[in-house]
Amino acid sequence: MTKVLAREPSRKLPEPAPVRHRLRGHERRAEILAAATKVFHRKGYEAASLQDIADELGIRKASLFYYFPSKEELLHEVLASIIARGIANLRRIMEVPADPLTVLWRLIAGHILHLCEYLEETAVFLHERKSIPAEKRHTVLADDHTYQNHFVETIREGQAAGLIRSDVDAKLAALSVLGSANWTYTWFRRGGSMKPEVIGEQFATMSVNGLASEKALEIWRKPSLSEAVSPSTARR
Amino acid sequence: MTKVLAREPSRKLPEPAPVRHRLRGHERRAEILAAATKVFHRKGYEAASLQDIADELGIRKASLFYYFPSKEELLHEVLASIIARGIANLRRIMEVPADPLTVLWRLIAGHILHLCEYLEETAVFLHERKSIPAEKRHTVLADDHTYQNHFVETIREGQAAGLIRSDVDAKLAALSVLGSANWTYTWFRRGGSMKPEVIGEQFATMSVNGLASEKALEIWRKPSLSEAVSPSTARR
DNA sequence: CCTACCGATCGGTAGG
DNA sequence: CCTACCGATCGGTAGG
Repeated sequence: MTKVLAREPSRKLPEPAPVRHRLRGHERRAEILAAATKVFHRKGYEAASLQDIADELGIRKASLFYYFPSKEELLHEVLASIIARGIANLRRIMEVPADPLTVLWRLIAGHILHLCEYLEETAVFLHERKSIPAEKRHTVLADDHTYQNHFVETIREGQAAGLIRSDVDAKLAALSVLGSANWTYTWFRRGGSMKPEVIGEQFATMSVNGLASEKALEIWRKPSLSEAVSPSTARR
Repeated sequence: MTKVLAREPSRKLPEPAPVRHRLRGHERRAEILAAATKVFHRKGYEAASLQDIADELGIRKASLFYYFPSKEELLHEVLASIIARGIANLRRIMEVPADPLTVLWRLIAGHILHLCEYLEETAVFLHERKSIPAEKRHTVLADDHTYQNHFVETIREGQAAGLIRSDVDAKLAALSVLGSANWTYTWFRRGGSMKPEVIGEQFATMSVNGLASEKALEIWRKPSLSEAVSPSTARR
């Protein structure tokens, strides 16, 4: 109704209804990204077609190109968005002061809670990271490196403090810890018998026990999940 | 030369040169599977085309259908072959008697050595397992289950012997251990600075330390890589 | 957001 | 193993 008052109909618009689009466009963009995430997760990036995504939304395939220039760009935005969220999650955890072993425990548990909450996005990230071509890959891989570095540095600090065995390679240890946590995307199911909190707690404890020095094993006690890692602090 | 003596040339063969094919066919099949593994690994199953595989071999795409009925079957054989090899590897390791903690250590180290030796095959297996449609998936997933069960059972035995903490869930522990080891396929590079032996030894040690009970931490000493896990015992 | 369309490529078949 | 070919679908464009 308002649109009748807003302006007279013009025969040929040079651009499609700009005012209506500019406002709704962002919502539609978000909806398209959500649909793309879903389809990429279900079928894999390569097997997913733009037609699948359009069907998910009840629009025409060609309409997607009004919002995104290419399928690759769609993937890129999904990846860039979830890794940014992940980094923010880690930073929030590291803001709370604690000894390196406790920080590491929280990073692992927080990583897993985040993964389970954003399962589709994270699965697409971990599974399709390499499908994105060279140019756009740089920023995403740099962010990924930043993410992993938080684990490596925390492990190094643990070694400096004598809390983590000095005979392990910090990078290798981070890859082990992250691998065990990341792998969760391959088997975790929402509503299944394994609760994210249980997985996070057990995985973090196993990893920390695997790295702790003898001295640390005597004095260190595992923290509780609710401090600093609670999913409610990671609300959208 | 022998083929001139073997039979006269016939104008129109009802089937393509049967004798020559039956012998060479198995070699060609193996070559095609090797090429498919390479291409699936490089581009991913969905992005890989039969044309890519044919190009790798210098033959025509249509010729592939003389040996394999479909692209899916190609994938299926790659997957079935590597998981069978993996199970054989685990069985070989478990033949050598030892306490459950030592067996677990060897399973992990042996798993990683195997993964690094058959990197392309294993990467395709771990990355594309789900790309294979329902019918053919059953046997492969059953084998996968068998594989994982060796880890779960060994952990349960460790718990029964008081060597592994009783407060961990054996399945969850196996998923953690296997995740850390499997993840290697995403970052390991042949000829890189990380040697398979070092990765295997460190990962196995970290995982076992992460699960060992206090009692076990006092008495258990990690085995050497050469006993029972040596890659030379896993020759093709 | 739509209709209409395109060139390229896909897995696969016929027939030898 | 090859030539010749096919229907379907792909990502993407023109133009509104």
